Amino acid sequence: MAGAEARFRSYLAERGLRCTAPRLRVLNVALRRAGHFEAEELYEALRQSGKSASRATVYRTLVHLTECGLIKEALRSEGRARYEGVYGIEHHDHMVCAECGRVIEFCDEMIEELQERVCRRHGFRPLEHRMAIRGICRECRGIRKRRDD
Amino acid sequence: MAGAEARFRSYLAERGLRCTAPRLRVLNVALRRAGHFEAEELYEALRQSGKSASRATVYRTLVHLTECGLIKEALRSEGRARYEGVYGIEHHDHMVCAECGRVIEFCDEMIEELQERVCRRHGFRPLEHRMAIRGICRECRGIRKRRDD
DNA sequence: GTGTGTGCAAAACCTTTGCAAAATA
DNA sequence: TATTTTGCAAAGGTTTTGCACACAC
Repeated sequence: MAGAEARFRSYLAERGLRCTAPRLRVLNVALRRAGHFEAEELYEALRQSGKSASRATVYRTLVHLTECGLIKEALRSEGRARYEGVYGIEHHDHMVCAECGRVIEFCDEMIEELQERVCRRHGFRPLEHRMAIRGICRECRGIRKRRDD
Repeated sequence: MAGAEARFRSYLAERGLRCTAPRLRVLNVALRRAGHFEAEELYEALRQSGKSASRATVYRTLVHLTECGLIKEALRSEGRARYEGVYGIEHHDHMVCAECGRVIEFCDEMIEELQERVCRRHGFRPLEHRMAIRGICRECRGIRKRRDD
């Protein structure tokens, strides 16, 4: 995770932006959440740790973190934006349980290849893709089975 | 498209909801847009056609149309929700051009199959999936090539 | 007639922005 | 010291909600 901070510092330096305590705090609290998170979550986490940053700063910093590729916007399901840390993490897609909200990450080589192929067929140059499968996870299916399935 | 209205009427009847003129107007203006649309777009279209419905009614009706499967929420790009008519339309995924915004719809049987397979492998029962590939479309690549590529 | 739906305006919600004060390089 | 960044509060845009009136059943 030290590499992530280095990357952020370079990004800031390259553009003449300043490396401030609030920005680093937002970075660190974002990195600490392994999976997905929302702006408000970071704001709350910061506030509770005593060393807070204002909401405005959180939102402004998220833009920078996205721009330098340390996080990326995930698929929005509801009204608010959700992010996902991507530093040192390889590409993957998501299954989201409609019942318990659990997120399963997976990556299927063959699907990736077929995506490339379908793009070529359309003369489309892919930059990135997002795929999410909504359904019922193993655990919730188990519970359901016993009850009413 | 008459079947769609029938489906909506059944849906309403089954739940003891009433089949009102504003609701039907929202349904019809939504069906008329072949592709994707937003709430505000429907509201404006209704207003301009003289037979309007309030914004509140548009939003409330969109919930019902989604619930009875005549439209579905598409991937949000910005802050607002976008919908897509799905009545009588088979499943498909999207390529979105990062430059011109063009949306290309496609469906790859083999990808669909592999998705099922990966779900089985995780004990996950899929309900639906969304896949979007962001990239540069043929036309924009052509223009780019001549300029700077 | 009864209870639901409508429209309006106000509220709620997430996010962005303007500005004076604070902090960085 | 010269700018940039911060935090606050206010504005912005989308969506939801409360309530009196209108309407479908």
